[in-house]
Amino acid sequence: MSEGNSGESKPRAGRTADGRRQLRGALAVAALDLFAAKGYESTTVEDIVAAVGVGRRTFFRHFRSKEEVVFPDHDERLAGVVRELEQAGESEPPMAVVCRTAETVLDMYLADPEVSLKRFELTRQVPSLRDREIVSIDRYQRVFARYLRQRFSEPPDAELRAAVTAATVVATHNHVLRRWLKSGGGFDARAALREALHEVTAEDTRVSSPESAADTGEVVVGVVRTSTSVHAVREQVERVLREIGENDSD
Amino acid sequence: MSEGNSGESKPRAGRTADGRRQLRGALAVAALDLFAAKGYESTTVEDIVAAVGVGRRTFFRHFRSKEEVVFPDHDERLAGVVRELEQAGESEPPMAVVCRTAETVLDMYLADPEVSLKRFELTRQVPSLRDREIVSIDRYQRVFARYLRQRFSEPPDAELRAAVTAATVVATHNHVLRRWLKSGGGFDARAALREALHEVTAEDTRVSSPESAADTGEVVVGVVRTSTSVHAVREQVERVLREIGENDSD
DNA sequence: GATGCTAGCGGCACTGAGTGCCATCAGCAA
DNA sequence: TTGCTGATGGCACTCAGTGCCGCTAGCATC
Repeated sequence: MSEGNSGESKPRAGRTADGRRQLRGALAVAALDLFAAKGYESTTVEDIVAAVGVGRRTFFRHFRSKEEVVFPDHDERLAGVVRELEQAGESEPPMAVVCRTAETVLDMYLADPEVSLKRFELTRQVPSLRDREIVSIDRYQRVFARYLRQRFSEPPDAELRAAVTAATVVATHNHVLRRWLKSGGGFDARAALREALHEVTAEDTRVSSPESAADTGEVVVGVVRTSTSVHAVREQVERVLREIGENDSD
Repeated sequence: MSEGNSGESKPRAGRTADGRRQLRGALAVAALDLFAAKGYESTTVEDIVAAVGVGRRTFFRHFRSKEEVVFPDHDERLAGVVRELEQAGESEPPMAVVCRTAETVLDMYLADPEVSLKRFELTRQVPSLRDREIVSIDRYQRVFARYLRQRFSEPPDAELRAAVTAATVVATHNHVLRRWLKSGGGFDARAALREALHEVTAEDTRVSSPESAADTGEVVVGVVRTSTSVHAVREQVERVLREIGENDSD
């Protein structure tokens, strides 16, 4: 395995843009193979470029760091998420947009289970890669929060609600993804995410005042402490229903 | 400022355990000063140890990395959080424990505003430090989630609920902390966090069925779609109130 | 007060990631 | 053929982090 890598003989790397992508892919594959064989820490960039047959300097022209070779398309994916959020119309409820986008992110993992599982195994064993993953997840969360902040721009709590909602959606996504990865990709994660998001976001799509709830046609959630008496609860609920009735055509 | 650091002349570093802590502190202070003056990237470990007057090797005996000198007590703090969670009794509602612990974490920042603000400025400007901060925040979230998973161990969704709840609490904490830091430490963050947690966790402590809600004495949240008619809403609410009334002493 | 033990310290050498610089060469157009 | 451009290769360099060894301050023991 010292010279002449698997399969094609590569007399010289092509200088075309397509050759560049191929080389990038070859580097990523070789890196993952070596990481799996020798371990991440014990594999030097020198080893990787030797396996592909290119110079060390070239590696860092394709990847900003040794860690990035494990997540070669994270930037691209994040950009895709930003695009999807930007292209969403004003008519669609913000929550629906974010949930849909979260499903898109999940799909990215589901699209190539083999690679996803390999990466998962690596990130579980290598602390620095785990940290890297955490950071990139946080990027998604920030993007979600930023989007929701724009869309929520009504009450003074918009920022808090956006942050919490983004955290909720991302945590739910991660939970489902993690279960899927741990199971070795053996169940319908897409459906599971959809269900979980439905369950979880039902709490968060609440609006503070019943009036705006009736206006937006969203979901209204009445919150009461059970320590208060049933009479008091009934009185509160009656008042809310009266207020809703004033704005409702029915 | 090339030799003889501020204040005490240090003829030779003491070998005692107390001297060790003093040296650690001196290194941290010198590092933060240099980072503020020259920038993080432009400051080498060599510079830091030169300012204190110790060897380069000594720095890495006190801090695992150059980044860690910015967050010298994160491990300690996390351990404190774990301890606080472990010491919480079974009688206290899990949510209350987590919220209380989140307030403890906030207090750690509020305890030394000067240092917190200095760190904030650094983490805002230096990407690698920002990443580090994100990772350490995630550690808190994981600890919270683990605790809640144990306490929630009833329904099949315990894991999801624990993850989402932890994410919610942490996001709320971060939101308040961030506002406090951005304001330069100019308002009562403790009260703000308490209020925000109250507002935010009210949604998450919901229980699925009204019966169990009445039993636990927690909070019950009724969810209705405003697209349904007011009559239907009223009917639903009346039924819930009846069910609660059967278990309520009032 | 001399002796030995231990814990930190200093320094040296080394690995390896990441960068700047420059020469080189493939590909393409004129 | 000539010139331009973009990707590469290689070299040298900085700097974080580690292993190793010798040293010494502090402390206990005799």
